Amino acid sequence: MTGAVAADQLRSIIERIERLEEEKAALAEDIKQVYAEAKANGYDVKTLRRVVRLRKMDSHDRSEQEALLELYLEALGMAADKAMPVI
Amino acid sequence: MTGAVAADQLRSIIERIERLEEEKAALAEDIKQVYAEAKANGYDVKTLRRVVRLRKMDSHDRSEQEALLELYLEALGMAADKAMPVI
Amino acid sequence: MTGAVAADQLRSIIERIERLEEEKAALAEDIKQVYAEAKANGYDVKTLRRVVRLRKMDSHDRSEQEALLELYLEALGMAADKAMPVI
Amino acid sequence: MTGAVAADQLRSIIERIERLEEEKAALAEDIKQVYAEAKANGYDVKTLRRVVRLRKMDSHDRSEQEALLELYLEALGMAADKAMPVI
DNA sequence: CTGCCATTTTACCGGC
DNA sequence: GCCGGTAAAATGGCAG
Repeated sequence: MTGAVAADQLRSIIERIERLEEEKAALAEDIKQVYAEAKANGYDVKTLRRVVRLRKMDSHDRSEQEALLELYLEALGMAADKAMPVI
Repeated sequence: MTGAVAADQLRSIIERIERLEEEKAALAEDIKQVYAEAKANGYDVKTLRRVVRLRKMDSHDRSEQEALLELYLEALGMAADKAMPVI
Repeated sequence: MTGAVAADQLRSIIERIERLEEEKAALAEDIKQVYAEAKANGYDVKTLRRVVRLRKMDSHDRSEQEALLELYLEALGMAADKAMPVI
Repeated sequence: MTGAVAADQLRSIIERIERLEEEKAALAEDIKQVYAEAKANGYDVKTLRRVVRLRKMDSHDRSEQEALLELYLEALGMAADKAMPVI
């Protein structure tokens, strides 16, 4: 691997990554747009995000997290309030 | 307000702010330490953070958030899973 | 938006977001592949990541110094007058 | 840590965190006061914030360029040899 | 498995 | 009082 060859290869790697990251950033921008549009239609963005997250998470994980939270709250003498969602 | 006087005043303002922000950053660091120590003692940091947040939030807010989430989930035909805490 | 949520509209929003996030995840996967390939060619992945990060920062804060001077002038309520030693 | 949580220890952790967060919030309040006072003296708050931010960034990425060059050399798997045009 | 880094989410603050 | 954008916090992911 001579210096010149390595430099070309390095440049290629960096540029491929930067290209892909640009595309990724563009998609992130699109997603923001969808949320903004939803907000304009009266939806609550924070809750929408929670919905998306919940759909991604399986119910097993949810139950585990919730059980642990209840354990801590009980130890603190705080009633496990019904209005305490995992996400 | 001559230039020189204003410059002195500006410098003073900036420096006061930077000083306060340093102190604030130090406290943030302390908090991180406490969490790290708790983790070393076997606590789940993520859940601890949720507990702190819940204690800060009044139950009115919690209920509102939870009601909205359930509304969305029902609209999507997703059962309101018990294991879905607000935070 | 109280009462009934327009289920179809909500579902459409959620699905658009999920679709975009899938595409984004695919790109993230591609990026990982490039790094993995680079690693196979003997590059140090951590260093490559730092290079990418620095290049991004670098393109952001080009000519930061001059910007800062102008900001001082603005903060002093002065037009940017070149012949004036401010700070 | 399954089963019973040491309630006293847990409570101690939570309270330490809450105490530190109170102090942090107090500092945030102080900072706001300084900005408010500056504003009363005719300064533009937004610009002041930008000054503070730029000064922070600036102190971070001093000599970023040189760091980047060294990183390229590392990425190429070369010792930092001054007499070598890399990229 | 642990720590770090990046991303993502939340909260804040000033302006309108 | 909302909205936009900016900073802080939190979560997740990846490498070692």
